[in-house]
Amino acid sequence: MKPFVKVMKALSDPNRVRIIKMLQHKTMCVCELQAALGIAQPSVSKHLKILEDAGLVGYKKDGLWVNYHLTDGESSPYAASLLGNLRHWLEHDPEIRDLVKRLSSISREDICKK
Amino acid sequence: MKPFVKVMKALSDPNRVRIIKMLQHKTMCVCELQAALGIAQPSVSKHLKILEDAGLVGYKKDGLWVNYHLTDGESSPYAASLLGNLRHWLEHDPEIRDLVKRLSSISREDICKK
DNA sequence: TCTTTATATTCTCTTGTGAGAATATAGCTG
DNA sequence: CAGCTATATTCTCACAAGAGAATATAAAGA
Repeated sequence: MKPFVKVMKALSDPNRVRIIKMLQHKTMCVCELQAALGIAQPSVSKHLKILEDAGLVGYKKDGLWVNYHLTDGESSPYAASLLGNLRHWLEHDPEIRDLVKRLSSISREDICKK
Repeated sequence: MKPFVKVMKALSDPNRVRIIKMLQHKTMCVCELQAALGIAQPSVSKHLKILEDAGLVGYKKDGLWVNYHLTDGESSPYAASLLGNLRHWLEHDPEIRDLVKRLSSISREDICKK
């Protein structure tokens, strides 16, 4: 019960769903996600922690950057199933379309190292 | 985005998940659900409203009773998919097993008409 | 029409959750 | 090690959400 509810809760927030949809296209660091979402950096980090606890995303450190990626869902059948469904779900949502379209113009080089 | 988040939110609460798992076995009225869950009647009604808004359950009036049932999910592809998955998900959860086992001993005749 | 009963709604309280500012930490570079 | 930078953590605040008591509503029967 607990793990299932955890996955549902993780996917109950629009910003976290946006993160999932963006990570379907490329691995992203926190500052890139922050730029794409237009919210404060601590908020991004907290959302990522919730997604990680639910078994939906993982990360790899690369120097100062922390690159987040979708998991294969092996830690949770619920996560696996939902990640699979979300591959096609919301693909035609106009807001998600715009968000993804803007992704290509977001590069960490432009955002960070101020 | 909104409809998807609504379904996720609806399934983010243990009592609502319990309701779904019980309705898989039989149509139930509010007082039966209340007895099974051991929570106050207004709480049950509110949970049912949230599940209904998400397209997960429907109801039919029968005199004083209101019988709730799972929908076929036609109002939402997200609801349809989750309801399908929940047919087998949590089947082996000990708490759900106990809950379902107790179901047969709950009949509205014993509970209501006090 | 007056009661009774099952359910819905309202109200209040307590807890949970998302937000950002401030701060701490980790890892690079000089 | 000193300073810088990307990220994590802490703190506080505003608002959402779950709980039950009290009340309203709807449908049946006397």
